[in-house]
Amino acid sequence: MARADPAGYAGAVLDVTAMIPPGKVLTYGDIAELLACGGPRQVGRALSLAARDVPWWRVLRAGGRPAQGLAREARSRYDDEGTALAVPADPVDEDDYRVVLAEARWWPSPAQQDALARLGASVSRPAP
DNA sequence: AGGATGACATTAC
DNA sequence: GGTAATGCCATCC
Repeated sequence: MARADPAGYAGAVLDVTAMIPPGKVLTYGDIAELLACGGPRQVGRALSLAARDVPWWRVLRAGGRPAQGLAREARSRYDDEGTALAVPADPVDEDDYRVVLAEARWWPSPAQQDALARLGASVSRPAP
């Protein structure tokens, strides 16, 4: 293997997602960058396999929009946490909204980055 | 072994 | 400013 254990990588992604503070969000690419392993699609897949006990709504795409189908459920969380939302003047649907990444994007502290980096390295190289 | 899929990113219009 | 098309990486059939 030496590439990445599915459960290990998923665990790392879930750990990052769980450490994101309320009102803040991260993109799939950012998590992949923090783990320094895999790509944005792998992060999304890991979250899809994750249980609902993790704040998956704090992880969204580069366009500032969560996964389709979960937008309605995620909107309640944003409203509850006070996340910066951008809603058009005439929304066609409840899912027609956007998160202001410029205001809601969160970046971990250097110590957090280091922890995440070695965590990603740990899962990327489970050691023989 | 090879091709298709997926909770995406980036670039171009 | 947002939408459309193309590419990337890893896993599953």
